[in-house]
Amino acid sequence: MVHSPKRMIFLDLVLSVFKLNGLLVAEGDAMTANLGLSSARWKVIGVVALSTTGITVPSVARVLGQSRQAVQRISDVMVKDGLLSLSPNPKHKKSMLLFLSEQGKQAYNLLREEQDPWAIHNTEDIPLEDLESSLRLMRKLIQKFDK
Amino acid sequence: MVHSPKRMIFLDLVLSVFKLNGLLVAEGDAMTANLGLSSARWKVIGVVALSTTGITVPSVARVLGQSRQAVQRISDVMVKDGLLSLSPNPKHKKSMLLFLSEQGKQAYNLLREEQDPWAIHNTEDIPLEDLESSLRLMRKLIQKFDK
DNA sequence: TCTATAATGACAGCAGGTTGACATTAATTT
DNA sequence: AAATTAATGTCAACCTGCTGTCATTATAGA
Repeated sequence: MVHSPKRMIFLDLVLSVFKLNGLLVAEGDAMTANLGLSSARWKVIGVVALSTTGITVPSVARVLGQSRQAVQRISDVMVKDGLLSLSPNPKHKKSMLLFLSEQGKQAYNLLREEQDPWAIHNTEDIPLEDLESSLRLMRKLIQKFDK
Repeated sequence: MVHSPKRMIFLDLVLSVFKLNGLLVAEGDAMTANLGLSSARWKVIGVVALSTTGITVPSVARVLGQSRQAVQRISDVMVKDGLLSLSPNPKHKKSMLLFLSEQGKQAYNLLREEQDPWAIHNTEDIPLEDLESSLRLMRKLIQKFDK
């Protein structure tokens, strides 16, 4: 069989992404445990927070790479729980825009207070260029597989 | 607020890992749809296939970064379905060793027939060094967050 | 060796992600 | 403008992951 180190390295990389994904979710859960947030919730909050003009459920799903139904369900509950608020969407009669409610903003701020030091601490021994080049590769792969 | 590009790049990287994880699971599902495998199953098959001397359920869980209960459940079903077989573990009375059954080996071979060209094709425009450096970074992060 | 700790299997409850289907609204095409 | 296609919300069924718990087996320490 033809040796293809690149193929094997790539498959190792895929396995690493699987594992790192799980560990990052666990890290986020640990950071937000005292805030009563679950991974599904802080992911949505994180995406909505980045949007200044509101964002629809399917858009959040696209950013996260999840099904719109999953995001719809969790965001419905989050609206009910007061973490998110809805505003009419001038572009679409049915598809409302999600915003962080006051309570959601508070949760996001508390999250940031833990996340920022966490991010800084865990990248102390990693050169910026390494992070950038890996990010470029991740995005290149995402582009390949998205759609 | 202090600008910290490194922190922001890192958070972008985290989001990319989340999204790429989902896309890679979808890719795997598409590759194995005709084999009747789910992502939970081909992940386990992939890990068991790498082990020549058998591997326990908790070990598979550690490789995948999942809970042992999740792997236990799916592998129990896979044994019942004839994809995996069990052998006594000389090192542990209760914890049996998982192997690929004949049917499991067939499934793995069919998977490889799709996965190998897939891996080669999707890395055509990516230098080996880029894959290696990203793999190193992923592993460094995994080490940070694993236990 | 004896004891304390860790690892494992089994079971249950819960959260959340996926797919499929259908109706409604938007966008595109003709 | 009409017709077709795409996007969205909603509902449901299913799968799978996580946590917690308890009993059993291994391992490590005194």
